[in-house]
Parts: sequence; C-alpha cells; structure tokens
Amino acid sequence: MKDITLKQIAETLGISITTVSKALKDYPDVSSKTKKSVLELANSLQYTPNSFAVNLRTKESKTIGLIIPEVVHHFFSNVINGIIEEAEKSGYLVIILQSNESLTLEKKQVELLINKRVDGIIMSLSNESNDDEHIKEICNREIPFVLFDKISKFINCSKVIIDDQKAAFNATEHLILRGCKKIAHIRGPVNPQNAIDRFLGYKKALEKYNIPFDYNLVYTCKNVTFEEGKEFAAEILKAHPDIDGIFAITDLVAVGVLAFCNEQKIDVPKQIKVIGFSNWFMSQVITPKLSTVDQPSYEMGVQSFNLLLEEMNCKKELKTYVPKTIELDTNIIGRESTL
Amino acid sequence: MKDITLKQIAETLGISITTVSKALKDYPDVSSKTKKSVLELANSLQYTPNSFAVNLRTKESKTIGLIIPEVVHHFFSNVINGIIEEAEKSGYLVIILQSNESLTLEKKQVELLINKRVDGIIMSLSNESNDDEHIKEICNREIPFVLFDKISKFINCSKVIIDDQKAAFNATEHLILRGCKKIAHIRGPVNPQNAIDRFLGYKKALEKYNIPFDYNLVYTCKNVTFEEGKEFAAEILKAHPDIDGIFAITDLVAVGVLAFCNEQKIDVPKQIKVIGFSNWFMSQVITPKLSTVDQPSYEMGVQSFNLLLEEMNCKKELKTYVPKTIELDTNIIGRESTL
DNA sequence: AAATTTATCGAAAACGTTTTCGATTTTATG
DNA sequence: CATAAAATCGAAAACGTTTTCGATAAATTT
Repeated sequence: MKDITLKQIAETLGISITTVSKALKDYPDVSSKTKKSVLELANSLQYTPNSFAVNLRTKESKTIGLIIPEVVHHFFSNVINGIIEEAEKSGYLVIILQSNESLTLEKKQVELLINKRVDGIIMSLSNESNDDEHIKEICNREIPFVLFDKISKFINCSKVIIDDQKAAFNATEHLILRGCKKIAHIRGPVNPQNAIDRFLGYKKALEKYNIPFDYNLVYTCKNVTFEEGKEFAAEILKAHPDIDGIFAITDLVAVGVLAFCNEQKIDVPKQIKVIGFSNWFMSQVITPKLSTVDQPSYEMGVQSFNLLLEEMNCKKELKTYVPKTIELDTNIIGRESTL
Repeated sequence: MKDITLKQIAETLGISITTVSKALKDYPDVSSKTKKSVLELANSLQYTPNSFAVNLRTKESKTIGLIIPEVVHHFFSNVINGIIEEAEKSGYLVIILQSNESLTLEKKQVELLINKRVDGIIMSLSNESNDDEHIKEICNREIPFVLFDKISKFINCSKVIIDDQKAAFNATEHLILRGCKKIAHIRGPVNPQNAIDRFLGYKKALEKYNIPFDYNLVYTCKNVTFEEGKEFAAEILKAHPDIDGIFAITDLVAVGVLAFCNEQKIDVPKQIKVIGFSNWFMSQVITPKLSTVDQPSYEMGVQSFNLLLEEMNCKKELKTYVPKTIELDTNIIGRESTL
C-alpha cells in the first residue's frame, strides 16, 4: 500500500533511478527498449511522481492563490469559476482565500500564500486596502500577480477591469433617457477605485444632460448590502420625495431599494426608476425585473488567469514581464425597473 | 532577493543547520543564548521555511481538496465559505475543483487531488456518480475523506448531512396544513440520495394525511435549473389545473415556478402555494417571498472540515479512524408563497 | 579528583525527484 | 582494423528541511 517511487521501479528493473526518470520524461538518451519496459511497469504500478519532491526540485507547485473579498457573492463566484476552469486547462490548481473586506485579514492571506510559495497570485482588493506593504511584498518577491475588478492605480501589475466610469455613465444615461430628472446614486465605499469611477460616471452623465449635480443625492454604502439598499431607499425618499431615479453601485443594493419600494407600495418604474450593476441572477426574477449593467464576470476570471500564466511563463524563462491591462466590455440590460 | 534558507542563517552565525532548525522549533537541546540569536537573525531576514522542503520531509502539505458540483450556487458557495474559514483556523488551505455534475470530470478532479497529495478530500457527489472506482481509490489510499450533502450510502466514510426525508416531509406537511389537497413535486435527478430522500419525504407526508399519491404529479429535473422550474410549472398547470401546491427540490426551481405564475397572473399563494428548499438569498426578495427549508450550509462546511481534521489527525498518529455521520437540523421558513 | 549526569551541539541520513556530466558501449566512418 | 561519432547509461549533486543519534563540554555527584 506504500507509494511507488522511481527507486522501486529502478530496482525491480535493475537499472538506475536516473534512467527511469528520463524514460518517463521521454529523454532522447534512453533506448526505446528500456523506455518501453519502464513505461509498462510504471503504468501497472500506477506510479505517479511525488509532487512534493517535484515541487522542491523544480521550485514550482503548479498552484496559484486567489484572494477575494467574499466567496458568497454572485460576481465573485463567477470569477472563481472562470479562474478555476481556465487554470485547470494549464494544469494549475487554485487555492482560494477571503479577505472579508478587511485589510488585516487580507494581509494575513497574502502572507499565507507567499509562505505557501504559490506560483502566482490573483486578487481583488478589499474595500480597506490600497497599495499597502503586503502588496509591495508580492511585487518585491517577484511573484506573478494580477489584480481584477477592485484594483489600485498605484500598483504596477497586470489588471483585468471594466471601464466602470463608462458603464456607470451608460447606466445613468439610461435613466435620463427614460425621463428621469432627479437621480440619486447609492455609491460604494470611499476607497475602492470602482466605486469612485462609478460615481464619476454618474456625475458625468448628469453633466452631459445638464442636470445639476447635488451631493445630497449621493449616499455612500459601508458594507454594500441588501439592508443598506433598503435603508438608503427610505432615507432618499424621505429627504427627496420628488426623486425619480436611483442608480445603485450593485444589484444587491438595488434589490434592497426595490424591496423597500414594494413594501411601501411605491411604483417602480412609474414613480421611480431603478438600475443596478453586475447583473446578478436574482435581478431577472425579482418583481419588477431589475435593469442593470452586465459585467463579464466569468470572462474576467479567464482573462485574469491567462495574464497570470503569461507572467509565470515569462518568469520561468527569466524574461522581464511588462504588465498589461485588459479592459472588458459591459452593456446595459434594460428591464422592467426602468421601463 | 534570493530565498533565505537555514543554511544561510547557519553560516552567518557559524553554527550548524541542525541547530538553527532546532532553535526555530524551540527544541530543548539548544541553549537559550543560541536560540535568541537564531530567532533574531531569522526575523530580521524574514526567514520562512521552504514549504516544498517541509512537505517532502513531513509528507504533508497542510492542504485539502474540495470537489463540488458547481461554485456558482448559493448553497455550495456557503459551504465553501465554511470550509475555507474553518480550515484556516487549523492552518489548512483549500484547493477547490468543480465536477459540473459530470462523472468523468469528477473522476479527473479526484485524480488531480490524489496526485497533488492533498492531506484530505471533502466532496459532494455529482448527480451522475455513485460509489465508483475513483471513490474507492480515495479509500484504498487511505486519504482522509468526508462527503457532505450529496452522499452515497454505499461509501464508508464520514458524512455531514441533513435529514432530507424529514425536511421534505415537513415542507410537504407545511403545504397540507395550509390547505393544499393536491400537491405536485418537482424532484431532483434520479441518482442523488438527497433527491430520493426528499421525494420519499413528500410521499410520506401525503400518506400521513391520507392524500392519494399520484405518480403523475411527480416531475423529475435533469439539470435543476430556473428554466426547468418554469417549464414544469407550465406542464403541471396544463395537465392538472386543479393543483394547489408545489414542492420543489430547491429554491432555484421554485423561483422558476413563481416566475411562471407571475407571468401567467396565477395567484400565489391563493391558487397555488409553493415551497422550495435550501433558503437561497433571492427567496426572501422575490415576490411573493418564497417559503422554504432552511439548510445550515455554512455549518455543513464547518462540520465537514472538522470531521476531516479529526481523521487527518488520527492518521498522523497511526490510529484507525471510525467514520462518523453528522446530521444537522433544518427548519421550515414560512413566507408569502404559502400564506 | 574521579565518576556520573546533564546540557549543548553537529554529522549524516532521509524525503523523491531532476539534471549535469562523465563513462561506457555500440555503430558508423575512413 | 583503427578511429571517430553516436547511442545509452548511471553516479552524484542538488533542492531545503527534519530528526536520530552520537560526540563533546559543562555541571553535578560521589
């Protein structure tokens, strides 16, 4: 029941470990005769190389690390899906860790992955983090590194993003073109670049259509939850009863808004039109169906891994790698909530 | 920029590698003086042991594998969350793979994890699989192994489950107690134990309340999707217009039923009452809010890892381990769809 | 002061693989 | 047949750690 090793194969065949190893890897300096006998014995014994030894020798583990704010999240679980499947095609496995939107936890997770000596790291920043020490550590150690979605401008690494500003502009314009004159924005936390960009997109759309921008109409989420959506909807409608449009940072929050409106018998889309972001699954089954911005989450995962792979391969060949940024397209999905 | 090793610390301090290693692990046969100097130098150089070497030497990697049907799934992503967080407490990292409900893919993923030499495997079976060769292989190799949710009776390993039959009984009874006389069941695929058990629970509840069981009222999902929910709802209402209750294998399907009813202006709960299973997030935001069975998904993850940990620790001490089965409680959440 | 115990250290083997490089044998060439 | 070239093999080092066991030095006991 013990593990089969090269040594055992070598001994039963009366040849050296070296030759067995070479035979299995199809080296040219092994005769086809011995190759055949080695292959046969290895197969019949179900030999598989000890990955621990291979890792030590080759200094790579064919494993990458992925740190995201949270697994239970429609967008991120789709990204995970893309990364896992794309990684598997190239023989890489994926270790997943969560930061729970906490900077200290994120630091710990990075440290874990560094100590684990993963071949590369893919990450989406927590709301609390910028270009902190732990990120610099990744770069200093020259660990292949890709950021997606929640990135920081100040980190020099490969990135996979969408044009949040443009997408938010389009979402806001979508409301305006459907007649909204007074639009509130429930934005994300202060730090994350995508929250900033979406806010800026909202502002730009107002400008283009000569709608005065009013800071009082901007509400800032702390945790970006369903509950916050409900609470802000209440606040907004109390303070500004004449509001006729709401653009929320993400569908979860927008669904909170809809829930509040349903409870209060506020007619969506007649009295208020609502648009979200990210196209969560539930948005198409809620009443009224929620308009939103479709974000290619699975594709982001795929592209993120491919960038990482490029960098990992470059590193192996000791070439210098120039970080790339891939920007993926989004598009507006108009549904009942903005009809 | 190169990695710090024990050798380097030993050389700069003029002592042996052995002593450095022992000092770092607080062995009793190292003087406190040398311990201190080693610790200090190691800290200032930011020494971290090469995990590849440690793995090879100790024959463990502090890594476990997790195979689930799909990541993008409310229930499973919650389980993942529980496993990852619980594992981290004990210093374990988690590699996640998906079977996509395919037996061949599941086999491949198992093989990957075995070759990776993970310390243990947690798994939820795909719809296609039973106690096949690849599962036996895990047991033969004596790799600590835990099944959760979608299990097979024929595999002798630790399991974390709910009493699906009882839960389904309660769900069906919930419909009956609210006046339903003719209840359809949209069940899961033929293979999985939990689909079978939920069906049996449904049947038992009918029996208890003397409602004749009719095979024509049972519809079998192939892929357990939202679309199937919609399609079956149409079929059911066409074939049996007098139906007044539907129990669906999972919320996603039940939400499909609700979507169809909304489109066709069929009054839920007046004309038909609907109950799902698993308490997906969207069930509380859809109109009408969906009644369902709450399933402790996060807790299942936690318990699964803890069972695995027990078995891994047993194995280290060369003790024999007797598999355990943990059964977690569920409870009915009554909402608008069965009011 | 001799004998014994205790404290402190390091040599070396082991984990299993990969790869370099030299040695040997076989084949081809003049 | 001698020599050069090609084919085939294996010894050994290396990857970095852990741990056993023996050696030495210091402290304690007689």
